[in-house]
Amino acid sequence: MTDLNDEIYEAAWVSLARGHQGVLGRIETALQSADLPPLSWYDVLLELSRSRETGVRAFELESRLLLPQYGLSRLLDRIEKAGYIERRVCEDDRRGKLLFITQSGEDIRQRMWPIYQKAILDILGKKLSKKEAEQFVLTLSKLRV
Amino acid sequence: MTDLNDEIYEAAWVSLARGHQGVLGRIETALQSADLPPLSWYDVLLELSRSRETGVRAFELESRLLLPQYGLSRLLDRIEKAGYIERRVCEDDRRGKLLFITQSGEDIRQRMWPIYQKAILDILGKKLSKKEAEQFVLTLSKLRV
DNA sequence: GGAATATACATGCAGATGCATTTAAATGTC
DNA sequence: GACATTTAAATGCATCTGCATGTATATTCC
Repeated sequence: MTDLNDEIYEAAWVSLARGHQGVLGRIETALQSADLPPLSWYDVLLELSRSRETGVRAFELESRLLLPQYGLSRLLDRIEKAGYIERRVCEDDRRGKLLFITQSGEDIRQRMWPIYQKAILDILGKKLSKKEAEQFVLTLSKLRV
Repeated sequence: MTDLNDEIYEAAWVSLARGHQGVLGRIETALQSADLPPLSWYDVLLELSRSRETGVRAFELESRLLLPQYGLSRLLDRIEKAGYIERRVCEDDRRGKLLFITQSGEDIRQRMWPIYQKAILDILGKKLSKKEAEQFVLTLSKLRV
């Protein structure tokens, strides 16, 4: 039989799922309305922008963004095709690729950010106090394995 | 320029996204390892199980599960094909369908639940106190429009 | 140094999703 | 009652994702 004590955790998961779904949907809609690429592109572009000097190895991105290997590979295909990143053979390990953001990649990233940020603030910033947000981050950090 | 005051909300969104991704991944893996259908099927089956007497209209499920109309329509295709639900023409409104769970649908739902529940408790229950989980639910409830 | 194994990334194929449109029935207007 | 509008659900098509496998290079162990 169901243990009533556990129901709060089930509720927590449902809240997490619905909350994520809702916020993500609103962010994607905002980007789309502004004729900008999807959020997944932003995540990649941001990482590459942060390491624009050195480049980033694909397998590093995989773990930072928690994407499956084939998923990242194809995401990179699309972003590269749009001209926002470059894949260069890694001279230290010729199996691998070093990823760099291009100037137009940096440009689009900078156009995406205000839309993305506004969506976040509209949803989270207006509804949660800073204290709540801090506690929220702390709680979620405990879920990391 | 970026307002440092807002960064906590950006962090909250990233936590929410990563947290969701992580937990969902583990639940789906658990179900898959047990040769059971994906979580989205469970959500549908649970709703239909709760209304097994009266059935549920498709458009109601849409809003309860936050699925797009075409997404639900095709999810129902798959679940119906597996024999777990039935779509009956709604006599009150012949445009619509009344959805019912079948016996084998109820069976599979009951086999999915312990796996699903165990995954939730393994991840959330072991990491969060009940107080934390309660606060977490409360915070997320504020995000609903 | 050579065979076996592991790692980095790409890709063929099937299945899922998003978007726009279609079909059918209900409702509203005159 | 005939016509336009709205609503419920399905579907064609392009894109995206997941899984399994392929290709190339690196590492390990004898």
